[in-house]
Amino acid sequence: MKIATYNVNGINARLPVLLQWLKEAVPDIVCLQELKAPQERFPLKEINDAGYQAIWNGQKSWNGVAILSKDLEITEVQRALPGNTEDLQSRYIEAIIDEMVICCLYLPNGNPYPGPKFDYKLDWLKRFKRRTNKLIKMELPAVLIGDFNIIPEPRDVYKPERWENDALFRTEVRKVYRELLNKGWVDSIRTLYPDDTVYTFWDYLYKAYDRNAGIRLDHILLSPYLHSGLQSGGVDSHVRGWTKSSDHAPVWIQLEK
Amino acid sequence: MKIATYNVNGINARLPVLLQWLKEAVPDIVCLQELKAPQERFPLKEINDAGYQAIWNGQKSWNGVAILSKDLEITEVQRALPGNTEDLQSRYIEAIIDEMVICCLYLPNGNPYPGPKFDYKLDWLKRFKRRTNKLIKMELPAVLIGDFNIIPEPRDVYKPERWENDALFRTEVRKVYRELLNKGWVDSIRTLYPDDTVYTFWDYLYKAYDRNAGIRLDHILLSPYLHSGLQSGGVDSHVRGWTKSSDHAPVWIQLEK
DNA sequence: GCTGTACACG
DNA sequence: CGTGTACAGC
Repeated sequence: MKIATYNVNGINARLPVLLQWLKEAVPDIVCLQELKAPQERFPLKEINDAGYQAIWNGQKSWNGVAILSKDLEITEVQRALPGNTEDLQSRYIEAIIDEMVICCLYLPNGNPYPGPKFDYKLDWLKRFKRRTNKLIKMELPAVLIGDFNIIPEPRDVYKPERWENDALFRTEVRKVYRELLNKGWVDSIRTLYPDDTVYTFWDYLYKAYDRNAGIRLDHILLSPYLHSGLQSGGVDSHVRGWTKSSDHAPVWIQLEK
Repeated sequence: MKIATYNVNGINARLPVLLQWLKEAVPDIVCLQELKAPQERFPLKEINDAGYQAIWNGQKSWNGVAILSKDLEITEVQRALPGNTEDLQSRYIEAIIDEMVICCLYLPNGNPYPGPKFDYKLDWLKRFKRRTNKLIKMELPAVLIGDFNIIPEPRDVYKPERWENDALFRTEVRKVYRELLNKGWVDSIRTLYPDDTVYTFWDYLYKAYDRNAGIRLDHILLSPYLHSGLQSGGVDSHVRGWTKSSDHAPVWIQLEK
């Protein structure tokens, strides 16, 4: 079972690249972020033609998340992060696939720090922690997957000293990430590559990809009950080098039961 | 000597198609319209690399005309239509190439009719007539070439009855076109194809190209002294079917001295 | 830089 | 529909 996440930065602009990558990587489950399309402009036909079913939570201009599945049935269970009915941003969708809870998320960026956007990120994280604690308590096999907009550690950014006051690297958000791990969630890519530099995002500006000036933002966290099934994983960083690519690269794991 | 005109509708957006067509058609002289680029954003390097020299009259957002030459020297003689120093629209450039006067023009569209834009078109035509009469009197070998935004006759539009009040087909502008012919200018494409339907433009909307719902707007008029040299000519209408094509197709003639 | 938005023009 | 413009967000 191959599970992947890809922040596409505009699903319609990214469609050729996305379809090419799907054909090459053949994931069983894919979580997408930053669709940047309203519900009715999700390219369902093309996704279906590529062999995938999909559920999605669209939004005009910004955000938007989707879960794709090749063969296994998708049962949607949440299309918003519980705890704030006034939050209208499409950043969360949760489904059961093959008896696993798949939590696809696009965490707020939170810049500039300090400010209301950073406060919104902290509030979102608080609600997210509540949801993930619940999943742990229910002892469900679950995957937290997507663009966390959190750089977990200094080694996950090419120049940590420049990022001290960036919302992606602020101590407050890294603390929440550590708390998730302390609760038993497993950072699958870091577990597979304990000593390597791993990036999942390279800015469009200043030839960041050519200079490998990257950061690690996209994560796949496994509930304790799934940890033993983790076989392999990686970042398809070559996709970042394709023409008309997203600024993120796809991240994937192989999971056996 | 192959002379061509092509309304590119944005030279930077059209660059791959333009270069492909240049490679395939190998014209000696090319007149371009609707560059839609300021003077400093003309892609001279790419044009040079394709084997062409160029002079151009750019403008931010709108209009813009250029003359390209493969081997023959270009001597610019006008970069505006004389007669109105307050006209700031880049719609005319004139050069001597191989002892011929090449008048590259992008006539105002003139819609909606009636209105100030139509009046501007009529004023532009008045000044154009003065310029062309002068060329006739000087007995110079000259070519009036470009996007005239004039449908000369009913058979030059797929549904003439729908175009009666369109500025491209109004009697006032067709009258001026006829006056040019009466002065001795030769409509080379119509002369070569006296009985055929010939279109040079198909709207992007409503699949106009697929339905062949076209109009003839782009013309190559020869001064009397060049008429006898006219060998052949045509519309490269297949180019209109390429992906990312202009809404106009290139038009060309073969001229021998 | 590369998304998306909205608008003007044809 | 497909150019161009300007702007916001990241």
